[in-house]
Amino acid sequence: MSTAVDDELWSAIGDPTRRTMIDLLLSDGPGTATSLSRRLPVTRQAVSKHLAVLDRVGLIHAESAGRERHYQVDEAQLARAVAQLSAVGSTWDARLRRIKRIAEAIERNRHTNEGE
Amino acid sequence: MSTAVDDELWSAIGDPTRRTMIDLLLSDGPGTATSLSRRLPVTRQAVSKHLAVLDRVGLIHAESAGRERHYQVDEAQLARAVAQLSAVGSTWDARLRRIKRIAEAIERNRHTNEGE
DNA sequence: CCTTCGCGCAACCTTTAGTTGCATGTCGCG
DNA sequence: CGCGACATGCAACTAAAGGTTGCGCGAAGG
Repeated sequence: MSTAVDDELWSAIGDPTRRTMIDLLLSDGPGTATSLSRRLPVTRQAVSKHLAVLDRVGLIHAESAGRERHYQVDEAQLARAVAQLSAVGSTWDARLRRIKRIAEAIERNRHTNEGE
Repeated sequence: MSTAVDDELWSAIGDPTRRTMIDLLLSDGPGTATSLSRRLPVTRQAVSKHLAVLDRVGLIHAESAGRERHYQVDEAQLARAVAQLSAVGSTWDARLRRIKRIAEAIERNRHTNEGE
């Protein structure tokens, strides 16, 4: 049901700091570890580690420019990730609906049998 | 952008073992720490800790029956959680689309100005 | 009765998110 | 050119979380 690749994606996106970083990179465009750390409640080094994680799973990619290292969201990969997440959501949603249908069926049955 | 409640939900659902547990509870109905641990690659104690986490954020709730403790998914809460997840997904999706639009607009502008 | 089974608690290990401190490389300016 | 300022990377350390083993206790059941 959940593959190793899935788990990597989830753990990458599951972290609140990493999610906020993706938000920032999307809203403000490419950024560096230092620029991101200025808008986050953690140090530059922590941000740097998160960038490494996101880079490793392919959600962002870096580009060196002089002494700076600019990171940018890989749109295609992020879109793929979003699809994976919503897939799990809809699986659960479908199961919830199915359970509800079964419950209602049992309920109906109970009612019709009460008269005997 | 991400509230503390959101983060609790994400960290609850972000763990692969917990996600599988929810899957099992949905597909097989209510279960105990022992019954779940038989279908998972971890020990009963690990499962027990995860159940405690899921219980604390309200995604499942327990019911004592003799020496057993049956856990069950709280459908309403899970539905709410799924909604939260897909909300983040659509936010990113919307931003990706907006960026793409802006990029296209710039591209168009560049082309019209090239003749001057 | 006494064995078995399910559970919770405690101690411990490992990984990961976070910190501080330091060394290195690049930019810009006198 | 030389030097200060700044961005980065690397290393060591701490804290929290997922996982394990081991133990003790209460409920079921032969």
